[in-house]
Formats: sequence, structure tokens, C-alpha cells
Amino acid sequence: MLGAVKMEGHEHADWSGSGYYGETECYTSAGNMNSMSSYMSAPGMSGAGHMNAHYANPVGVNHSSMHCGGSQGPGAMVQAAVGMTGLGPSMSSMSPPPPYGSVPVMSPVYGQACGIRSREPKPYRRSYTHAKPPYSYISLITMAIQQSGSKMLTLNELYQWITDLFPFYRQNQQRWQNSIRHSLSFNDCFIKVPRLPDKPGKGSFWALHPDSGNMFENGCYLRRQKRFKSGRASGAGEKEGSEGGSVTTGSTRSDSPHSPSSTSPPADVKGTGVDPKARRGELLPPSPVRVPSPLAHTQHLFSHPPYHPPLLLHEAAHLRPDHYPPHYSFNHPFSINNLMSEPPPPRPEPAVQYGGYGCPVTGALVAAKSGLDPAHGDSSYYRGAYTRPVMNT
DNA sequence: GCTTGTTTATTTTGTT
DNA sequence: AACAAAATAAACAAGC
Repeated sequence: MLGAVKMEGHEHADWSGSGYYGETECYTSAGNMNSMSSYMSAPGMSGAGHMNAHYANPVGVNHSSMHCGGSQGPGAMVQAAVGMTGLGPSMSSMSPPPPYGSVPVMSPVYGQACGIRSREPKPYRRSYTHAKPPYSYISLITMAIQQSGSKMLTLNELYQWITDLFPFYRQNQQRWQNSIRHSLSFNDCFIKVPRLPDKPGKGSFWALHPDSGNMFENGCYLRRQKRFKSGRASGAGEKEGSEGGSVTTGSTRSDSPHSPSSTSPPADVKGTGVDPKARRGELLPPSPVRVPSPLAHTQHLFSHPPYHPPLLLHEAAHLRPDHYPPHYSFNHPFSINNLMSEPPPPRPEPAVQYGGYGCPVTGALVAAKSGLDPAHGDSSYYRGAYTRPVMNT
């Protein structure tokens, strides 16, 4: 029964090479690239490579080696992927959220946008706007929060951000929004920040756990290698996650806060756990006196585990890796941090921001800022997603 | 009443 | 195949 529903959920062949691009010739030289599973499982090549092939190519990243990855060997693919990362402006450098930069790429006419196919643009029956972005909900949430000026968003803002960026999510809203909420609640990497008294409204703010910064260190936004668990487990116990907020292994269920085996109350699930009310990491009401900014108080409250003051990424960019705080590896080419390597500008007005995948303006802006061709203004959107996941150590 | 948030259960998908 | 992460569904409570 559920199966049927599930199938419905996958009604969009999404990013499978053949599903949306009409043909696979361009992307499937590896031999097994014509299926979803090929995304990240092609032998010898990074999953990232695959994904990149699907996403980046169209983008106009124009790496000839890319669509022929299979034939040219893993090396070529990886190289292409890496090269791609360097192409576009960083996510953060774009005015609108990162994906916006990819706009030109995501354009429905994206077939043309794809440099590789420029010689004979073919009409694609289905556009990217219908394709499900290759990001997990956790990734989406993370990106949204990261790109926000205050580094925290309300649920509604999250919804807005996602729908603005990904037309795919303008449909079946109930479904994915429920998933978003579930992700927020379920994952320790997201923390709830109460609204300030002077900012009444519905819902709390959601922020990233300060130590969750390396969640996507492996560059794979589709699937984390390990789930982030707040370091401070209930009581003194923390059979796991003892690494203080690092991603830890663990079965979805057994580790889950709500795990049957878990006798500990949900209160500390996210590590903030002291106050029953602050279950699952909800922060205590901020102290207006001590913390001027919403984020500041967040940081303050989360400072038990070694909290590293956020570096402005553009600042971090000037640092050598050994200067980075332990949990912020900005230097990783596919790191989500790297993806959003600069403090994003304040969220633009919806009217401006909107434009889905195909807002040329954004691309132009990005290009203007980055000095790159708008056509390449996307890479940041995809570049990180498909690198071979690397185990965090 | 709607939105937000939590929790449980199940299924799907990717990795080892 | 086993395991783990993610997606999905749904029930429920609380707050606005």
C-alpha cells in the first residue's frame, strides 16, 4: 500500500540521466549511469562524479571530460568535478542563495544552457524544474540556514527558501514540508532557537548546531556519511557522539533519540538537554542582556563543547587550513562550508529572489560579483554534491 | 483552524 | 546481505 505512495513520490525520475535529459548519451558512458543508483555507485568513479555529470553538465560547466567520465576514467571525472568547483562563485558569494547562481543552469531551457550540447539544442520534454534536487532535506535545510544572514530561519522561511529555489518543491508541499519538519526535529544538527521577545511570531528559529559544521565535509549533500549527533548525550552516558558534536555512526533507529532502547528522556537528545521544555535541543530563552544578536546567544548556549566562533568564510579563506577551527574545514573543495564560503548577503526580497532556476538576473549578478561568466555561475550548486564521500575521521 | 513541532513507524536508497 | 541514512506518512500536542 505504501509502496504505491512511495512510487508516487518518485514519480519524477528526477535526476536520472535518461529521465530528464532525454538521452543519456551525454552522461552515461560509464555504462551504468542510466539509473538512479548510478549516481554514486559507478565503479571507479566517485558518486559525485556521476551526479556532477547530471547536474553540472547541463549547467554549462562544460567539461568535456565530464560527460564522458566513464570513458575517460575516474581520474578525468574527478578532475572535472574538481575543476567545476572552481568555476562558479561560491554559494555564498551570490546574492541570492547559492542555487540561484545556478539559475542559468537550471533553466528549463537548460538544454541550451548546457554548453556541451550547444551545437544542437534539443527540446527537452521535461525541465529541471520538475526534477528533484539532488539534495537531501538535511542538505537543503543546512544550505538555507547557512545562506541566511542570521544563520537561522523560521520554518516558514525555510519553506520559502526551498520553494523559491526549487520549483520541484512547489508541488506535494505537504509531503516534503512534513519531511522538513521531521528532519528538523529528528536531527541533532538542527537546533531550535526561541524567538526573541521583541520578535514575536510563529514558530521558533532553526539554526545549525555549531558543531555540525562538518556534516557535509565529504561534499555529499545527498547523503551524509554519518549522522550528526550532539556530543552531549543524556546523562553522562553518551555511548556515542562522545566526540562532542561530531558526526557519528549509528543506526537510524537504535541511535535515534526515540529509540526504544533509549531510556533517556528526549530532553537531552540534542545535547542541550537540561530543560524538559528544551527537549531535543531547544535553546533556553536567550538572554537579551548577554547576547546582542540572536545568533550570538545561540553560540553562547552551545559553547560547552568546544565552540569555535564562526569565522566569516571570506576571512577563513585567507587562513591556512591549520588555522581553521577543528570543525570547520573550509578548505575542502566540496565542503558545504566551502560552498557557502562567504557570509551571504541578507535575504533579498522574495520578489527579487524568486526566479526559480532560471533567473538570469541572478546569474548576471553572480557573474558580476565573481567575474565569471553567468553561464558558469552555477557550479556551486552542484559541485559539492557528488564528490565521493569521504569518511570523516 | 492552521501552523509548528515531536514522535513513531515504515519504506526506500545508498554504502560497506 | 547487512547496515545506515534519508524519505515518507501519520498521529498527536501546543501555540498563535
